[in-house]
Amino acid sequence: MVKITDVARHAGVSPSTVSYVLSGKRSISEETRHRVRESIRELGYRPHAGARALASSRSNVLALMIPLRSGIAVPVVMQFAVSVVTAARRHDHDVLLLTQEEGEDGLRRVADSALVDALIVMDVQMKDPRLPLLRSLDRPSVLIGFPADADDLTCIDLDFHAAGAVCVEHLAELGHREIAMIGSPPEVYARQTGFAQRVADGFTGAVRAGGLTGDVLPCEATADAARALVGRLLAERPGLTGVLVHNEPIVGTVVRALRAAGRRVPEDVSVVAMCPDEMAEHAEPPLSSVAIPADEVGGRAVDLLMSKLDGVAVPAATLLPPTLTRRASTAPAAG
Amino acid sequence: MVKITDVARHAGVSPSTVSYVLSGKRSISEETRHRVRESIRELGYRPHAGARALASSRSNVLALMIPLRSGIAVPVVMQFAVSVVTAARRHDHDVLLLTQEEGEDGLRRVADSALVDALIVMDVQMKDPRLPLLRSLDRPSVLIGFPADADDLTCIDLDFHAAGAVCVEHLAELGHREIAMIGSPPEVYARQTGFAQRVADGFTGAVRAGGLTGDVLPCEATADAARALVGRLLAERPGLTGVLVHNEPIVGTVVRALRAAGRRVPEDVSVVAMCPDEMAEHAEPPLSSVAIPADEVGGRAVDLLMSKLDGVAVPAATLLPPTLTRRASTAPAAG
DNA sequence: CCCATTTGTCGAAGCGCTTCGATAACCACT
DNA sequence: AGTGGTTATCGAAGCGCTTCGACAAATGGG
Repeated sequence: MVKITDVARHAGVSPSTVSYVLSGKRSISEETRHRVRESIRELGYRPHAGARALASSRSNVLALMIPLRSGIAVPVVMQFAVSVVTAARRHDHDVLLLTQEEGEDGLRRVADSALVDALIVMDVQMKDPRLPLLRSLDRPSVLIGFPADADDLTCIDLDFHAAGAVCVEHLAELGHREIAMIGSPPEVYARQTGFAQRVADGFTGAVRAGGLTGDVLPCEATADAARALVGRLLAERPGLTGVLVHNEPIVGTVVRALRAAGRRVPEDVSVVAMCPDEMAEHAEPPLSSVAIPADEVGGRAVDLLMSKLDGVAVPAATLLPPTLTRRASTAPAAG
Repeated sequence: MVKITDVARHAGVSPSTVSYVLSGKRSISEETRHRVRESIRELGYRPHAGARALASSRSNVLALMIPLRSGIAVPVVMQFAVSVVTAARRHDHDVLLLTQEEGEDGLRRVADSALVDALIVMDVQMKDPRLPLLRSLDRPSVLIGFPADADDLTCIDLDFHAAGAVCVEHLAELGHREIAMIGSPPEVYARQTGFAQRVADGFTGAVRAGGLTGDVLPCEATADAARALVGRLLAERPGLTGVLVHNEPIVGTVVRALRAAGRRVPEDVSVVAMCPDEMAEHAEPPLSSVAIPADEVGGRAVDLLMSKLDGVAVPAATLLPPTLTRRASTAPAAG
């Protein structure tokens, strides 16, 4: 394995000079810099990550803790993970993957052993047991999601409250007066996963503000449950003409159940979904939807972390505005 | 940050003794060991990962490169990742996440910088550009998937050939004589992604061996394409009574298209799928299926890597036998 | 009871890098 | 010519751990 002294000898400089060429922390003459770079290339030199971490107390690795629980849509998690990795690489960092299962001990382990410089935590609960730990850690962290008490913590997420409201407003603009929201499974609300509740609140608030009628119905993520709920809904609310679905796995089923019940989509009932764009595009009909901008959230989370590592102050809360994409599942209310 | 000398002082021993207590590489008296452990606990000592890596030339980190391409089912990838992380933790290792996008350079980077001790690569193509690199690296690796030329490489995967055959045999046992396989999108075959081709080969071989008729039809992963294909299939092959679907996103659509065309499932047409169990269970009707045992593959991949790191020889190829789970989508052929 | 092991512990070297003075050379003003 | 300030480079210390050889004490076989 070729090391920094080999490069130094080959280039006729001292090891420290090579180090400074690499880090740019001191000025090096154009000529020397070039010569050192050539030597690095020729010898195929790669700094030893451990040695570097030891000497600089920077590992250039971020930890990402991902959820693996029911009610969390897997493709969305994956999208986050990929966007975090991609963004981290842009900043010359790598990503260590932790599962929620590892919990607080896992976070403490990688932080205290200096395996990672900073942490990103997904799927934050309202009262998340990891919060005290993250506060006490001497390394920066960013939460994807908002807990009840976010003091001293940096959080980022889609503005779910606004997202719920935007969907209602879209339906209201189209003239729908009687609507409903088919939500996530009951356990997701019970767990106080912030985002689910926030969508519901946004929905309810906008319904009230717009003088509409409509309420929130949690639903298990199974086809049976979805069909049953749609059946009940249509029976109890004959005047219903708009539905918001916030439950990825069953969006397709809901539309099909509406059709099976003789309601055309979008002619009789407009449907708007909160789900990944890809899913909305491939549905039949393509669904008007608000997507979670996973790429942007992941990228921004990394940017925030980098700023914190550089000692730059960052906003405590970042809420990304929702974007509703109109597709073929929503239309003006009849009459 | 408390370090090994602090622990040593606290326990009244030398730093090397603390190190040996931690690693178990030399015998330490019961009493000393206990005392040292107590000190570690009291002081909350965590060895510095970088220092450890530098001194021992072991980082205790594995690299996992995941695919992010069309035609690869995201939930399956996620399952692999989680199982690899979980298995790695059992061996006291962590996992660094790389995306396919990083390619050979990414692998070389983390390997040469000693950031990781070993590598796991997913979604291996028949002629994968990463193979020469992996062969030349001085660190062990395991491929999830089988390339055309696997010499000198350690591979593991579900036995897709057998999986295709098992599905045919299941249908044959039920008395079906005229069957078809709805496969992955054309580009997946074009890319020579081994597993897709192997399922098709296993299917074809078993069809021939069983004296059945049946062929393989690639299909885009969209509802439209699936419906069109089912329509064509039923028109051209009126005697068709069995279908194997190897294309996760459209399994549901295929069943619905069959029903829409007046064929009951399973009474008129039996359907068997290759997809995650969860998907098969939640389908309507629950589908007889062969799942990719992602947990086992991931776990075994890590075990193989650990053996290689310990200098223990391992089999070059590990093929896991497929398991077909009978559910409600297959039934004996009428008559 | 002596020599040969084995067992338990220590000290020191060294892993490969970064970083902190120090120094020398150069420049631009007085 | 002397002062002060850059710019470019070097040498040495040190990051926190593992590991190797040395050694003292305990053990056992003849």
